[in-house]
Amino acid sequence: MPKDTFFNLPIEKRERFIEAALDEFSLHDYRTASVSRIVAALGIAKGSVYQYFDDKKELYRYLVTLAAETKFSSIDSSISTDASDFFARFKQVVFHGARFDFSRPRFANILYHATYEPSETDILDISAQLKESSYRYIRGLVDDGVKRDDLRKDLDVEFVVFALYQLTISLRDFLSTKFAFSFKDAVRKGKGSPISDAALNEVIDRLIEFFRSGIGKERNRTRRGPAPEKAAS
Amino acid sequence: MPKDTFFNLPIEKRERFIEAALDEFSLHDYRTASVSRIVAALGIAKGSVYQYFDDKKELYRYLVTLAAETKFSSIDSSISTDASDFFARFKQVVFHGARFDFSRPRFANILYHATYEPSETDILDISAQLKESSYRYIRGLVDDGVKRDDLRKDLDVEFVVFALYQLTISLRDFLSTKFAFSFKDAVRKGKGSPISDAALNEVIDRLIEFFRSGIGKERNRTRRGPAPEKAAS
Amino acid sequence: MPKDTFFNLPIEKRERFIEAALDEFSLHDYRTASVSRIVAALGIAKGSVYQYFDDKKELYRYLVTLAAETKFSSIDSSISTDASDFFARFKQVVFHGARFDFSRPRFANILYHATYEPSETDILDISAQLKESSYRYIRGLVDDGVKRDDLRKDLDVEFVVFALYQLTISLRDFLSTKFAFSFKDAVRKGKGSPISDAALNEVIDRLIEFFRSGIGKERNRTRRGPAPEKAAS
Amino acid sequence: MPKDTFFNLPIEKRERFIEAALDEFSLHDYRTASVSRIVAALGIAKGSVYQYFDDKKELYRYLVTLAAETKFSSIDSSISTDASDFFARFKQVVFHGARFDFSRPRFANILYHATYEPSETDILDISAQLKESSYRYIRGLVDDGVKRDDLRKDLDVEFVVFALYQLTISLRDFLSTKFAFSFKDAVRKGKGSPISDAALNEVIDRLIEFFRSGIGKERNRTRRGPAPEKAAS
DNA sequence: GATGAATGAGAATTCATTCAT
DNA sequence: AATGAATGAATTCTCATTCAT
Repeated sequence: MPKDTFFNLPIEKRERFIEAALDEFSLHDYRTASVSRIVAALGIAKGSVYQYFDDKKELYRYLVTLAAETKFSSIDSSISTDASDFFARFKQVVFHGARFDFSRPRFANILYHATYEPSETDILDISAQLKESSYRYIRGLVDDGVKRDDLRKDLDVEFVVFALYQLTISLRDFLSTKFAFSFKDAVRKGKGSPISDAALNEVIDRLIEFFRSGIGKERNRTRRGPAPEKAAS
Repeated sequence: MPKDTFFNLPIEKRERFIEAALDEFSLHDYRTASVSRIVAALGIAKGSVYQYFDDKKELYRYLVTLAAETKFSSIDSSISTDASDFFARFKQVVFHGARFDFSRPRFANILYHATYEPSETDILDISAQLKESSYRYIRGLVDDGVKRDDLRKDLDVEFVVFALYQLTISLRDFLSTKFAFSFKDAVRKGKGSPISDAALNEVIDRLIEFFRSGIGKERNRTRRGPAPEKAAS
Repeated sequence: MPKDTFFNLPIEKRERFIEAALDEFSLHDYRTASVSRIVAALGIAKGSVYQYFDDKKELYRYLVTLAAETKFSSIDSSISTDASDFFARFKQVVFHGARFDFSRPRFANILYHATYEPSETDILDISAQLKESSYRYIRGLVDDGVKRDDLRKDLDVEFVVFALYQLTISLRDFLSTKFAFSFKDAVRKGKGSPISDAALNEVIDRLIEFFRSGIGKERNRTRRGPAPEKAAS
Repeated sequence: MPKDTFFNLPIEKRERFIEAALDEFSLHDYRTASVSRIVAALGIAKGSVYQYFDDKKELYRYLVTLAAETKFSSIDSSISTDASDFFARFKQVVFHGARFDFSRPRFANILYHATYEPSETDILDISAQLKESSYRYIRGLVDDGVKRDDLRKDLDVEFVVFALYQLTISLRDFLSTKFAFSFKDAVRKGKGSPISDAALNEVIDRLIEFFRSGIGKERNRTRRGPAPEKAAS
């Protein structure tokens, strides 16, 4: 997605550029992000950006991809693969995903933006691509969980993937609120208020427990009969 | 949020204006929505908009509020209050919420946009306001569920509200994908492909069942001991 | 092609705008002409241009159309319709066309540009439209000439129209060279060196005579014998 | 016009360069032609162009000159010098000129562009230079025709040269329209739809006849006999 | 209360040319 | 002789908002 020019750049220069671009796109969404601001911050010529990338969209695509790959591989390299069951593994994924978000708020923000820009018609493909890879990742875990017999047999996998995806993604909002952690501030100031593993664990335990058992009273568990009839009038 | 002049308008005129504004803001997000297009569609002067509202933002706030209120009261008037338990009631809320979205796609889209525009710094308060009222609505149901003893005792209500909110909100995406229902097309063409009550019910049953019991194997249900210990190293 | 806004403008203002636009587009071809220069010359905001016209192309179309219509009607109102035969009439057309060009060099230049911009793909339609109307004008004269029996019977009308069109159009070049009349200078300085009716007449007589009788020796006219054999090898 | 470095280039390399430059300048006029595209197509460095030529303009000048010289010598080598009279010779020139255009559309286009770019102030001299050499060529023929007594005595040679030049040059347009031959397509696809000698001859006969005798009624002029039949085989 | 022309900062993008390597 | 990254002025176009009428 970048042109050769970009990869031919001295590493130091390339990284300065990436930093500046991350700053911009993590503080503003695609539309609002400004190429002009990036070059102003870097003190380089506007034309240079277009030596590196075909257009703003390709630059954005690069950053989103970079963020996604970095996050996935960060998670992958952090989880211990010997986790006993599906829930233990998923917990690790969520935990290290959250840790990643807190420690790399610029990446986190970019992924957040890319996830929630459904109206920007001209970057639909980037959002879709990101969602697709997230789904794939989760579906892999779920399929595995089904095989290991950790999950119920009667699940609609598609629905489960959706539910896990949405809650995992939006956990960021919950944490942000609960711990008064501002991702924007974290980007601007370089560092946000640290959140202890214990505190984080507690929240994620709750999430996992929600996934595992829901919120209904346990006695209700004996589901018989044709399920909740006529919700509609 | 509107000025007095707006309410002094002949009803017919006011409604025409609202229609046009809904059209615009349901097809485009806040940034992309264009005041110019609205007045062009209406054939009125641009200045008029500023006679009615202080600025674009106030107009947006008005529409979001209108959409939220209309949706809440539509749901409220549709559910039968004698619903047996929490899940039955919540199911009705979700069901009629979805029905509302399908039948009033412009309102649905505006709420969707308002929910997912976290980067537009200058409308943060509108998004927050909307989220707040949605949370309040759901918290009311949950509190009630707790009182009625339909829910576990050990729940973190704040977390539960968050989880219900996120999944309920994003159900739209799942339904949209599953039934190939394009909200944008629905706005443009006036009507989307209808989805049967049965099909909708099936999906929502799954959601409710997920809420109630999660996805873990039932035998695991006997949770004793110290629960999932330290995911993080 | 202009928007309503443009016609609602106070005449004086509108005319100032047209003047400035004519200046720009008569001194530069479509690509090279600059909207920025126009507004700079006028001291108005850049946005104003786009209140008047959808885009640069529409502005150009307006100017070309204006130039063509002005020229045609100037010619039409100048020729005496009782001209005896085709050649006398055509001569008047050419004469008044040339007079128009000299006295309205900006219009002349714009028409010149529009005629010879065959590579600018995005304004092909404007050029084509202009050519079409010129052809129609000339074809009308030729058809009339045929009816009046002023022209040979065996003519290929399409070819004749083409030949008359090309020579008439490009007469400008000949005159410009012969009389050292620089159209660009005429635009810039407001006025070019005047050319007497007599001098102009002399040239146009030659053109008309060329149309009427060609350049071949009269005796040759009795062409018998083998005529021009094998041009191609 | 090229620098020495250009001629020091291995022939093969030089020719590849010329080919690519011809492609670009035959598809776009001077302004629109892009040095960047040329080097991209060749896979060479942008700086190389400036090792070979001082600037874009000199490159253009080279190509125009090359095209003109190639065309003139192609025509010269094709015409049989023993042609009986002026018209027969001129016909051959036009015929082989047209054949050249059809078979070398890139050259044709470049000459066309160079002929009709009167507004690009900074390449005026190139256009002028081309026009000058074309005029010289035609004037040679006309002078000869006068000497051979094929033409009227009272001609204004300057005017005649102009008229012959303009119609000869613009014949391309007439042929292009009449035979639906797109020069751009011919460049892009390598070959255009072929036009038979017979068809071409017919048009050129008409042109020559127009030159010889004009379009006026014969009564002034004792022509009998069966018009110019089949000049070319 | 309505009008709608004017504003002007801001956006993305292009491209011939240079020059240090 | 070749490279190719850097330049930066220039381009068209957008749009919420204002304000005199």
